Amino acid sequence: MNIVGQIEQTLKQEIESAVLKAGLATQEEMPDVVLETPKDKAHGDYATNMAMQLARIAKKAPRQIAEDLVEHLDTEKASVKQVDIAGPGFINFFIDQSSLTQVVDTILNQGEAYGTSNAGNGKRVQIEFVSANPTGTLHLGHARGAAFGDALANVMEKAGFDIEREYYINDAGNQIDNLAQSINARYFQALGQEMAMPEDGYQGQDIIDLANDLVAEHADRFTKMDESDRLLEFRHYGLKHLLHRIEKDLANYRVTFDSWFSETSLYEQNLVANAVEQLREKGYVYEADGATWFKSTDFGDDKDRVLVKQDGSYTYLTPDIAYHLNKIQRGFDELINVWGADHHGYVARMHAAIQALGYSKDVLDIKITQMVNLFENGEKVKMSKRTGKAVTMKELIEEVGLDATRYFFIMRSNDAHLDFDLDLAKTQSNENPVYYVQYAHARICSMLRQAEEKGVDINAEVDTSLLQAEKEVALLKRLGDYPQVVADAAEKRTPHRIPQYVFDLASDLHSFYNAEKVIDLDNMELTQARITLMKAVRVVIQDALKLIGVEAPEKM
RNA sequence: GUCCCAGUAGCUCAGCAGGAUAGAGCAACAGCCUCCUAAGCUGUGGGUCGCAGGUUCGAAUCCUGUCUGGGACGCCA
Repeated sequence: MNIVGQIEQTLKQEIESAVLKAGLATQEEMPDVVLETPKDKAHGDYATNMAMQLARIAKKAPRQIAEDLVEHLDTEKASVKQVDIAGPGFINFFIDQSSLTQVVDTILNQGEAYGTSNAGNGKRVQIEFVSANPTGTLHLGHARGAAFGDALANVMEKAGFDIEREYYINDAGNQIDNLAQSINARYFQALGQEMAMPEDGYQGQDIIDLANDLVAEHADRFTKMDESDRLLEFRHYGLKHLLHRIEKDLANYRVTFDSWFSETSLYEQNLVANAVEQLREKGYVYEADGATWFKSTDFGDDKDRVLVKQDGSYTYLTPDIAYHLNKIQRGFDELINVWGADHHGYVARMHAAIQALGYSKDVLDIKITQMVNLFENGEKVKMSKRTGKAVTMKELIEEVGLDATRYFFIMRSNDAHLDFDLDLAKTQSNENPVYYVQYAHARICSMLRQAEEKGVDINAEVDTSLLQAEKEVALLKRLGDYPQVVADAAEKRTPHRIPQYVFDLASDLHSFYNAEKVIDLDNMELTQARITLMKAVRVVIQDALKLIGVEAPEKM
C-alpha cells in the first residue's frame, strides 16, 4: 500500500469510529466514507461529506452532526493537524505533511513497480483490438484503436489485471476471396494482359505492389495453373504478406499481441457449426425464407439476425459468435473488445448471442473508439496527399512522429470524436502537450547530469523531510496520487487519465523548477533532498509515458 | 423511423458510481532569463455546463422529454 493510500485508509477508519463514539449511527447504518480532495487548498487536503450523509439517519442538521463528529475524532491517530467544518457541513482535514515525504523513498525503492496495485485482483481479461481485415493497410481509425487498446492493456496490467492481447484475423470470409480475385486481376495487369478487377475489388496501391512482387518473383508461372489453384495461391500469398505488413506496422507503432487468432481455425475445428447447434439447442434458432435465423430480439436486439444464408454460407456474425464463445471457454473472467465507431451497431447482437449461449452480457465489454478527423491549417483533411485515399497509419506517423501520434490518440476519451490537429502535433513548442511532458523529463535528466558534474553525490542518503516548500508539497501529493490514478484508469477503462495525469505532473515540475533552485552548493542537504525528489518525479514520468507508449528523452 | 456517441470558456477537451466558487491547454492581455534548458514560469479576463421538466438537503453528473451534430441500422464484412 502506498503512503497516500495509508493516510486515507487511516483517516476513513478514524471517521467511522468517531461516528460510532458520537452515537450518530450504528455500524450497520454506517454510510461509505467518501473522502475527496478539494480543489481549493483552503478546504484542506481531504474533505468528507459524512455529516450530510448522516443527516437522515441521525435526524440532525448536517452542521450539528459535523461538530459532534469532530469532537469525537482522534486527530492524532488520524495524523490530522487541523479540522474545519465548512459550507453545508463538509469536514475539512489538514494532514500532517511530514508523512507525505515518505512517498519519495517509496518510489525510489520500488522503481518502475511504483504505481502497481492489486485493483484488478489478478482477474484474467482478454483485450481484443485492431483486428483489421488483412485486405489492405491500416488507416487512421485503426491507429486510434491500436493506441487505445494498447494503453488500456498496459494500464490494466499495472493495476493488477492479468491481460492477454489478441488480434482476430478475418481470414475466412468472402472478403478474402475478393482479395484473391483482386490480386489475380492485378497480376495479369502487371504482365501486360487485360483483366477486369472484381466488383468491389480492393483498389489500393498495396494490391498492385503485391502483384508486381509476384511477377518479379515468379514471372508468368501462375498463368499456367487452373484458375482455382491460382486463386488459392494468391489467397495465401496475399494473406501472408498483408498480415505481415500489418504486424510490422503495428510493431513500429509499439503495439504487439500475445496471440493472433485465425478465423479459419474456427472452421477447422468445426466450432462455427457447433455454435449454431448450441444456439439451436437452447431454442434461439429458427428457419425462415430459406435461411437460418438467430432470435436475437429475445435479448433486446432490434431485429433477428441471419446465421446461415439462403445459399448455405454463413453471415459475418456466425463465426464471430463462435469466436466469442471460444474466447469465453478459454477461461477469461472478462473480455474487452475495441471496435471502431462503424461497428457499434453490432454491439447489441453480440451481447444477445452471448446471453443466448447462457452467459451474462457483462463478460463482454465493448469499447467503441469514435471517428477521427484530421485537421491541417484549420481545415479538415480526409484524404492522403500522396494517394488520394484515406490516410494510412504509417503516413500519419511519418508526418507527425510516433510519440505525438500515440499521445494525441490516447489523451482523449475513446468515445469522443477526435479532432486531430496535425499542425499542433507537429509543433515543437509548449503548445504541444507531448513536448511539454517530455521536456519535463529532459529537464530533470539535465539537472541530474549537472549535479553530478558539480560533485553532488546524487545517491546520498537524504533527509526528505526537508521538502516542505509549497511547490515541493504539490509534487509530493501528485506523486502519491499515481497508484490511484492508474487503478482508476484501469477500473473505468479510461486510459486517457494517464496523459492528463502526467501533464499535470509535468506542470508541477516546471512550476517547482521556476520557483526553487535545485542545485545549491552552499546547501548540500537541501540539494540532495531535492535531487532525490527529482529522481522520484523522473521515475513516475517515465513510467506513465511508458504506459501510453511514448518515449522519455534524456535531452531535447 | 430505431439504436449508439457527443453537445461544458472564442477553439480543442477534462470533469459525469451527485457535493463547496465547474477545470486544463490553446487563443487574448500583462509580466518573468547576469541564475540548474524561456520546448519554461507568474498573473488577468472569459462559462445560461444545448433546452425544458423531474428526483435530491444538494444535479454538468441520475431520470424523462426535446433540439443539434456525428455514426450505425444488409441473407456485406
